[in-house]
Amino acid sequence: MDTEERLRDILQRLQKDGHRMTPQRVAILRAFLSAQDHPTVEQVYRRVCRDFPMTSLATVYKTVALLKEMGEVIEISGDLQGSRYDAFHPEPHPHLICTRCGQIYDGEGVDVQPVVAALQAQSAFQVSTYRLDLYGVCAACQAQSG
Amino acid sequence: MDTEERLRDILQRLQKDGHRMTPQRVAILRAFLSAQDHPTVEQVYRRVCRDFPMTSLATVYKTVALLKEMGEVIEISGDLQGSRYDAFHPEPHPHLICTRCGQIYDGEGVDVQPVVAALQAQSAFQVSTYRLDLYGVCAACQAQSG
DNA sequence: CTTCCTGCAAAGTCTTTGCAGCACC
DNA sequence: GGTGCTGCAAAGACTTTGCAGGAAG
Repeated sequence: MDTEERLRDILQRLQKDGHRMTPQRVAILRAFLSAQDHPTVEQVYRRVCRDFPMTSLATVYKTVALLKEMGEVIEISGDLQGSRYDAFHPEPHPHLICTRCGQIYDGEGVDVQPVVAALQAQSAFQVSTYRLDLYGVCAACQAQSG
Repeated sequence: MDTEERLRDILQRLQKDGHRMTPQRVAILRAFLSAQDHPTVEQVYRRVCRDFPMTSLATVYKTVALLKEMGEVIEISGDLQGSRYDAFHPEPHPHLICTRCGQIYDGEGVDVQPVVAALQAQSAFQVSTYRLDLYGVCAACQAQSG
């Protein structure tokens, strides 16, 4: 499903729940859905402002809350300079966080489910989601300075 | 190594680095080292105050920073009501976070290293640490309300 | 028209910082 | 005694909230 298709789907679901479709909301949704770089709220806000200057940070926050509720965005890493969000792959998956440049990459090709399942079995927890973040230095930063 | 032994070891290392050993610091260290429940800074502060009322929150924060630097404490879950800390098992390990009662349990008996290693290999990252948090409902809360 | 949404500003939380005086070494 | 530490209070970063006016349905 591409970004525009998802956008239409989400807007439809919002309407069904009695929510409205304002230009700000659409712009914010589009910015989130198309962002592949795990942006902060601040970053989304700035992107939206480029195309649609009449938007406030508060509205972006309110929209994130909505998207989180709908499961269309996940929050990752509550660390430096604010939480970051992933609406591009809203299913839980590993992230690789570069402590040098702050960039966040998606961890791909490794199945985490077995570990999650094992922990769940061991603990009698009813696990609903997980977060796996690896911290380190990305290839680019390694090349730059050893 | 038990708590008191670790305490002595840490104090020794602090002194070697030109740091001092004040009653507050010792009390805070002891509270952190003996806490098995992943407390917040606020909780540690309250515990220290019981035995040693002349302590400020700022000092607890400063001491956490010191302990983090020394690798004697790890920060887990920057979620609701402040970061929580684990000085009892300061090596990275999975945590099971109950979204109902807020309790944090240690995930035991499952080796996460292979997954971390696989992700590291795949990504050309130089991974230094990781964080694996599972969110769900603990056994106690399940029993309580389905 | 009604209800939800927006934007502003204020408040709230958690954490950090500046600084004067005190206490460890 | 010198330097680091403490406690206070203020500042800071991020996020949430209250509210009046405006807009979607």
